Amino acid sequence: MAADSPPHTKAAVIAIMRAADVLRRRGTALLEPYGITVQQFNVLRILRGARPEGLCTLTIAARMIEQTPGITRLIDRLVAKHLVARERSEEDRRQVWCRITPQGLRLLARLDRPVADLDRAVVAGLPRADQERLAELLAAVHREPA
Amino acid sequence: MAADSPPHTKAAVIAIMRAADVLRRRGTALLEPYGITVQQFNVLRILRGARPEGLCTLTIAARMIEQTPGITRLIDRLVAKHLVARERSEEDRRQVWCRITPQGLRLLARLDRPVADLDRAVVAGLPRADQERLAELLAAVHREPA
DNA sequence: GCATAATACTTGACATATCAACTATTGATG
DNA sequence: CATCAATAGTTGATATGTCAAGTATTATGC
Repeated sequence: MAADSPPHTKAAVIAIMRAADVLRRRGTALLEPYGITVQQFNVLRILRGARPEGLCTLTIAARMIEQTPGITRLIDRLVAKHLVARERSEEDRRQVWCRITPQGLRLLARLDRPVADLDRAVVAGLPRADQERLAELLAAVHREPA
Repeated sequence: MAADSPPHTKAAVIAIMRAADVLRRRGTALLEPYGITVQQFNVLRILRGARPEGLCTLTIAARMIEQTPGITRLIDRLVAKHLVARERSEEDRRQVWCRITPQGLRLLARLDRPVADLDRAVVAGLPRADQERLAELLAAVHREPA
């Protein structure tokens, strides 16, 4: 009836989506009391790692774990919360540089512990070697069309 | 500075999210010409597997790979496209039974091949044993808070 | 058997995501 | 140096997702 992929392939694909959904929902639940989303949190972490210069908008987009066409508005929301500051580059006036604010850094500092705890909890069932193996295997999932 | 999780844990978590994003975007791109989303496709597949009786709304929600609070409107859209039909149960008038239409079945039939190809392409870098191992490892990602 | 609780959705308000078109600026070419 | 293309982002329209509250119906406990 159906031109299915082999069971192990289908199982792998479904397992990836399920696991990601668990992560996304638990991450969302964790961050919700702090008033930010998972994507906003990821931007903040990227900008913390890019201090003190910061990064221009599209570079942030390129570094995101999930591709996000709506990067401008995502950052708009962080700016509205005073967690990120933006200013237009003088060298290339098309670019906009984004930096994390002290307030943004303080928020991240409060979040580091619970986020790390969540990461650990989510893969707690796996010993270290298996976690490494998992990352290796997932690296084979290719980004672009074959 | 940061109360980070161990590198292998963080790497595993990020790898899951990245891989899932690849799947989601490629799935979206594949289905877009057919006018349905990944979640709508998943509902159709669930309903194909539940013929001929169909399923009531919340049972569909429970079987979804990604949890979706907005199941009613998701199905609204499938009904609007005549891919799913709904009717209120006579036995328990709170329930609404959903069934896939012949048109929905024809759409799925056209999609089976390309979707299977995508599944295969996405994990093409992995031999069968590794795909199985991947699914096993991901099964350890737990749904509920520890 | 009547009130209360639980179930199964539904709906409205609002946040977020996505796509396409648009502006501003810079680089490349003749 | 004027023009055309490319880059970097922004904006508007629209689709979709999410949460809270509401409605209809059925089950439960006195």
